[in-house]
This record gives sequence, C-alpha cells and structure tokens, in this order.
Amino acid sequence: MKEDKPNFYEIVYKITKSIPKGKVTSYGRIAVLAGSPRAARAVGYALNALKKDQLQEVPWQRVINSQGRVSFKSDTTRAMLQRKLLESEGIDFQEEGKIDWKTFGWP
DNA sequence: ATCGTGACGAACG
DNA sequence: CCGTTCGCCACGA
Repeated sequence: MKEDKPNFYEIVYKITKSIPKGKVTSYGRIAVLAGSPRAARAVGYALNALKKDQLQEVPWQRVINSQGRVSFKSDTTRAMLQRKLLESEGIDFQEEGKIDWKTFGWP
C-alpha cells in the first residue's frame, strides 16, 4: 500500500491556496506549515514552477518575503502584477512598498 | 549520487 | 539603513 505522498510543491500550493483573500504570508511561513522551517528557498522555487493554469488558481501573489516586500528584482512584469493584484484585494502598501504584517499577515 | 540553481532567511559589518 | 555572506531545502540534469 502506498500512500501518495504529496510532493513539497503540492503542499506549498495547497497552503498557498488556503490563504484568505486580503491576507499575505511569507515564504518562510509556508515552509514552516509545509513541515520544513528552513525550506523557504524551496517554497520560492515551487511557486516559480507554477504553470499557467495554476497561476489562476494559486494566489501566489499573496506570498511575499519576510521583509513584507515583493522580492523580485523590481521591474519585472510579475512584480507589478503582484502589487496590482494585492491592492485589488484590499492590501495596502506602505511607503517603501512594504506590507504591514499586523494588519495583513496570515495566519 | 553530485552539482548547480533559486520569487528565502537571518546574521554581520 | 544598506549590501554582503552563509546556510538551508528541494528539484532537474
């Protein structure tokens, strides 16, 4: 008997999908929930591997780094898209593009 | 099995 | 405050 053991990716996607609208979380937080507190990098890697279909289902935009900022290099289309999507959900960005964990942090 | 890579995190100066 | 450095984990070739 074999249990289908979900890959780390699947766990990440599942957790990401469970993020309620209007909230955000960090890679490290997801790593903890996924069972590997130090696998923040792997989490980012997993989200980077999202397929086009998943981009519509997985709210990857709600996942940011521990600094409360978007981690991309800054000019990428995805970074702007992320900010736009988050603002669209009611997330408020501070001066430097930072997000207040007290208000929008999840859990 | 080893190596390289990556949307990270924390610590250091 | 910033940039740098090291460590961590998982995946593909």
